Amino acid sequence: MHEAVLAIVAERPMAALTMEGIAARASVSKQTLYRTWPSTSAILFDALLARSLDESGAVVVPDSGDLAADLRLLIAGMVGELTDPVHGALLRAVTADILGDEALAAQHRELLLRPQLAAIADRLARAGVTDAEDAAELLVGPVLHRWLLRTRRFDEAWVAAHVGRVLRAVALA
Amino acid sequence: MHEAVLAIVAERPMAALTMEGIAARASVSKQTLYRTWPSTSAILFDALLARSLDESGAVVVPDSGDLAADLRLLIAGMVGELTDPVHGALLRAVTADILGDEALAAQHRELLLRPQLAAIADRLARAGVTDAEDAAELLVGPVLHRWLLRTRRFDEAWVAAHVGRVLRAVALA
Amino acid sequence: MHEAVLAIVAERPMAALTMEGIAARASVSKQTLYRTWPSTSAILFDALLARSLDESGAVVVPDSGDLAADLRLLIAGMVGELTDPVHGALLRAVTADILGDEALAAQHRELLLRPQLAAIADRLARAGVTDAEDAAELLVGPVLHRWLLRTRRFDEAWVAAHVGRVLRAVALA
Amino acid sequence: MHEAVLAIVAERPMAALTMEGIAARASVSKQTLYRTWPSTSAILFDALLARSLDESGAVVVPDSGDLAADLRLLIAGMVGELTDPVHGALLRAVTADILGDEALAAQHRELLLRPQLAAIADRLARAGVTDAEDAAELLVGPVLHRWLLRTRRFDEAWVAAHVGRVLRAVALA
DNA sequence: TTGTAACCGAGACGGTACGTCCGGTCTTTGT
DNA sequence: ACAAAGACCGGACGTACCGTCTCGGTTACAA
Repeated sequence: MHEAVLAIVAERPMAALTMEGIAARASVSKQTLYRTWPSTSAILFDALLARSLDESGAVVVPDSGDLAADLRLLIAGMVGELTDPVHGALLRAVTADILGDEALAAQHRELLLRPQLAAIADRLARAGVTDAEDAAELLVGPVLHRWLLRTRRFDEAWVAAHVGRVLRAVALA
Repeated sequence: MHEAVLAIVAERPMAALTMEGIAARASVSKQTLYRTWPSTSAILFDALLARSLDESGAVVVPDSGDLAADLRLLIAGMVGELTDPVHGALLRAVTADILGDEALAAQHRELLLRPQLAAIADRLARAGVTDAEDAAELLVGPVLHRWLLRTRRFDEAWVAAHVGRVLRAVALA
Repeated sequence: MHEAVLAIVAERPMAALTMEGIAARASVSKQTLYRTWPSTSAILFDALLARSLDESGAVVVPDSGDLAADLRLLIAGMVGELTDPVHGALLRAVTADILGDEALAAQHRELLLRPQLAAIADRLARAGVTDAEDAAELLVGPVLHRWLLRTRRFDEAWVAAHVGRVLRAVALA
Repeated sequence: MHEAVLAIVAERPMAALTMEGIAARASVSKQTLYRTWPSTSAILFDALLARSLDESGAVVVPDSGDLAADLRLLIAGMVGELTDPVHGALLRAVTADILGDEALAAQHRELLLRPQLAAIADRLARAGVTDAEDAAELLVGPVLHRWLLRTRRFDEAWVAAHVGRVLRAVALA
């Protein structure tokens, strides 16, 4: 199922993700889909969840002792995921769905976003940052902004500079 | 037309914004819509554009000399727009559309986002900030993050703290 | 379905027979109609076919031994059908469609017209008429003419006179 | 205008005759059409009328003294018109319209059909036929039947045999 | 071994919206 | 002034999916 969803999301415009299409692609009857998921959004989110809980799909927060280096690695990892054709498309699709479905948004928040942000905040707190949650937001927010609105491409220099700014903001540089 | 779109967006789930519905609400034939716009996304964006170019709908960057105060005002203004029931819903709908339509994303970028960010960057540059564009992103990104992903509510204290962090990041505090 | 078609044809102008209308009247979705028939013409013809294959709707050729009497009965039966408000309207509608659709015309010819004419020709041949097919045409043609072009009303006297003329034409009176 | 109508009728399926199409083909605005005719049927009938009143388009009843020969010529002329690609298509289209529009049918009857039948009846009466109108119907009906229902092609032998039968029917052969 | 479930694919069904076309009416524009 | 150009509302066109439903045909466990 997830495979079918990923394939469609990766190779066709978002509006082409339909129950009918997924069922056809997965050689499954529509009823089988509806038995498990109420909507394409739900399948989509499930696929993202599976991929993220999988060891290979998760972005982990490194902890080497060198905070700046760790954050650069973390952000580089995120950027890698966001720019990956398949995972990027998947994330974009889920994000779009979230905007119009508060229930889905809540799930996404609790199961994916909050743990992710908590892990980052934790790493920052361990390095002595106060207001670690706000700091985590300061770190991640601009990445989301640049990716979502496609204002500019990511590059290594920007990642380093961004991490530098964030560390200065929390008075650790 | 815009009025009809705003009404529907404000009071019904996003999926209920259809060409048929807009036509009915605006007492207009479908063909009249299709003559001007190819999709609901286009009408939606047009409505946002109209509202933003209108003097009353735009967020302007204040310039009183006191940078911190100005940024707090600016962010408070943004937050006000984002949390306004009508405008917020409109922005959410357009943002969702942008995620699945690169052409629309480009328009949004050029006509709304870039000028907005440029204005902010300009204000920062005038205060002596280098890398003003990145700084603008640092300022706006976390706001987008919090709004889009609905992680936490906005409040005045956070706005002030956030502006403080950004100013520290650009070494002006 | 047939019932809905008959009702519409009987009580409204021919142009008002639409897929949309039939679907509504039959409390059926448009797709259900399109799954079975490609056009209103096809449904119409199907309704006529059903009615004609039904024992109650068919005009049978009587065979009592008295040819003149039999033909008078036959023509009277035809006239009865053609002047019946419902069946007449149905026939008129199908005839109009036939004029613009050769495929439909062929079906009509093979399934309804030819058997009908063959039965008449058979009756005539049994009475010793040569060129029975042409004679059948001579019998039926003027009825069609008078009905289709609405030149004059039918009455019993005309039927008798007409049959007399036809029998004289084939040299049996 | 008539030219445009004839062209469309001759080269495209009947359903393709639209006000919009005629206007385009004749390089005329729709309003100009509506100023003169209320429907495509009306234009169509007008075109037929013009062509029939024109000396070249009318079928005249010959009167050489030899009734059989005259009728054979008359029927052959009719058959020629009915099988002509352009005029035949025009007649077919008008006939279809007549079936669904009593007002149009009345016009057709008064302006074209009745004079035509009267002329034939007149010729027959002059030759001593009683019930000349019914005889005219007997002559013309089977031609209509064969043409309209496309049962069989016309040929010279049939024309001669048919005329023979009709003359026998009216007791003149 | 033979029921007897549970589950599945296939796909019909009543719906809603799609994007297009045409019917008529009315307004604007140019000659 | 009059006609072309074409905007406009209404509504049918034929198509795609929606979510629900019944239908047979398996597996797989129980009697």
